[in-house]
Amino acid sequence: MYSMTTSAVPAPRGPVTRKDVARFAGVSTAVVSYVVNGGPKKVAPATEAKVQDAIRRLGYRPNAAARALKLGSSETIGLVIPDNSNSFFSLLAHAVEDAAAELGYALLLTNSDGNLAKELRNLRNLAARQVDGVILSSVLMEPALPELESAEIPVVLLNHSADAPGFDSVGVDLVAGAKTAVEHLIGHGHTNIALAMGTNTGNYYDGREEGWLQALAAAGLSEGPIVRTPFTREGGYAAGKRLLAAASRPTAIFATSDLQAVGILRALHEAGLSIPRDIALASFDGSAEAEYSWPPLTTVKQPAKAMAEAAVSALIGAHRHHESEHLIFPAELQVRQSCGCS
Amino acid sequence: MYSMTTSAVPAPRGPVTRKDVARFAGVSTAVVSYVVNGGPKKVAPATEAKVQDAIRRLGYRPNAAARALKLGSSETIGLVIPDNSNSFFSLLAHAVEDAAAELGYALLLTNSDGNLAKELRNLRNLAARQVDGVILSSVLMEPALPELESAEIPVVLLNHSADAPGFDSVGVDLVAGAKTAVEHLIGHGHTNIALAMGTNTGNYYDGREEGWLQALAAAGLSEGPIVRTPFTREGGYAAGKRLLAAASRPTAIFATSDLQAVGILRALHEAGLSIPRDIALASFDGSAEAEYSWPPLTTVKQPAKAMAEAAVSALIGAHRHHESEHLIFPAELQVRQSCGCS
DNA sequence: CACCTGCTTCTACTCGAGTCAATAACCCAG
DNA sequence: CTGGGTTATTGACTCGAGTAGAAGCAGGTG
Repeated sequence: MYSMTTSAVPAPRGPVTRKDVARFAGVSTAVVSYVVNGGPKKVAPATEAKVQDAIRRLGYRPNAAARALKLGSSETIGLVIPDNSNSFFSLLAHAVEDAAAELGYALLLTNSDGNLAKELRNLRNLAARQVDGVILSSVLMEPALPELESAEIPVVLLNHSADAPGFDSVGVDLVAGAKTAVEHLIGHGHTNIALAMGTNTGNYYDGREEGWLQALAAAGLSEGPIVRTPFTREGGYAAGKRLLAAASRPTAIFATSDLQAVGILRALHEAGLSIPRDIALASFDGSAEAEYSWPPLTTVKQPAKAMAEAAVSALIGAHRHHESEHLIFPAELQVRQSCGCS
Repeated sequence: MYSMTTSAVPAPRGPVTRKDVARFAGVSTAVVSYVVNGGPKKVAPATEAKVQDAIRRLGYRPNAAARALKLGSSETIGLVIPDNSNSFFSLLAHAVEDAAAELGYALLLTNSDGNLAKELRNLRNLAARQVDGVILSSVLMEPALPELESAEIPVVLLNHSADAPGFDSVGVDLVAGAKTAVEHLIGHGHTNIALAMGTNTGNYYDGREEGWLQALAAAGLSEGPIVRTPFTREGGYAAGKRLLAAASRPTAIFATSDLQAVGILRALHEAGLSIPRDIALASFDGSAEAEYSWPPLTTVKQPAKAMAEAAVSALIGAHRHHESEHLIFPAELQVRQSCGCS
């Protein structure tokens, strides 16, 4: 008597497919699908058990590419940010990843490094990869938009506070946030408050400058010096040095990002100044780094988690709704010590 | 005379497929493929021009899902790290993204948050998504490995310095790096040097502890106090407080991560101590944050870019080579001021 | 016994692109 | 004018999974 292996030995060479499972369980491929996704048709309990067993035994994993092809959705979203190693964006990216994972979506991360060409390349690449949508935290804006329209991919602009016609966007109230911070500095008695403004590649107007102006105007103060540098530690450092060298040295500085504030802090320390006694400081973003600088930074905290969730659900949940939506979150002042408190 | 549109109007409703392009250009679908990927067969220049034109006119983008299905490769790699908002890992992630993009691969980012269950879930998810490989920067190690073997996916362990049989790995020389840093502190005359050790979920031995021990032993010094806390700012802060309260307060501290050092810095500042005069500090990682703390941290810099590139090319370039490879990069001491220099 | 109903399962087509074997078109030497 | 050899193009099959429509198989009725 020979080896009567009527039920063929598994021997799953290469990846296991639905067909292998079907053969092993003695059913058709359709049932396997039904079992795997609680499919559109019911399956008898006994059969289901057999299939589940086969799946486990063979270590079957449905092929996501095939699934994506058939369903027209990859259950993947793309994220384009300037720089994942910038602490604020890394926080945002983490929050987006969490929110996406919550809905069963994976995250394709790309960095544009503040480079327009790279940003467009990333966008094109994501479009070709059939992502179900893109969350774009752009440095440029205008030039990228037409590209997006043509790609017929849902896009949500994250960290974007100006209205972008035709696109959903999620941002914070830059004007109010900045205003609160500057008002707080004014409350400490400062009258010469500088602005360390971050520079965007695109030159759309940034609400933080407006907020600073409004707070000063409301208090009847004249404008302090403005320095424009990139949104980085290095940029802040340069800004700090320039402000120290200025004719009328300010007694307080409002920086448009925590990273810049950290750079300013360094410039101030190097000059042997005491913070907040000699110069007070407040900034914007609310990244973790701000909490652990010395002294801890008073900063306007962006609700990154909520914003990320809003962006993801606008992208996924919203099935091409009516008009484009512009969500603006309030930013809250997080008082610590760099401003003069405590 | 009526509208004699013999060549049908495009009117591409829904996504444009290869078939649409073929019809528009008056060729078969095969040629379109050949043109798109400089295919395995040549195409006459005139035909190619027609096809290129059609592609441009219709805005055709090849469907990545279909491509992935047919080719069995998604040109995507997965990255699993504990926390993308940890500055060292975000640096690493950025470097990995760059290296992958260079080779035409996209990056699927997942955070495990130091959570074993989440890490396994991410790994499974990536496997199901047909990524061509996974770069894993794990907190746990042992428990995850069997899972990976079964998933038949190429894996490279990044930021992992112990040999993992059966897996390629890329890491730094923790022992030598830590030793250099501690030796440097000893060079400044310190004899009571504490260790702020990061704790891993998995309890594999960390070379940084060994390096610290070796440096002390070589100098004939007795062991300083050890405090074990997580690899975070908060962990460092707690460690700093505990060390200050210790019976024999150390005059120098070696921290196993920049983040911990930042936390320690805060504890020291709060205690009104001067750094490095009262207590000197050196740490490990070489993240950007270390450069802008106050005082700037002397730290052992991990060559993140080189490591990321090595990991990616081990994953992509290496076509299932012979034995598993263990790359160990040297880490270089970056001298700044927290140690007592300058 | 014929027939309907309801439940389960199967067959077969589809998604979009890669690519081989076969065919068509052409050129030149004999 | 024909045969051999290029070169260009095409038809058709494939990858793995989702699912509509057909088919099988009870059990119950008239």
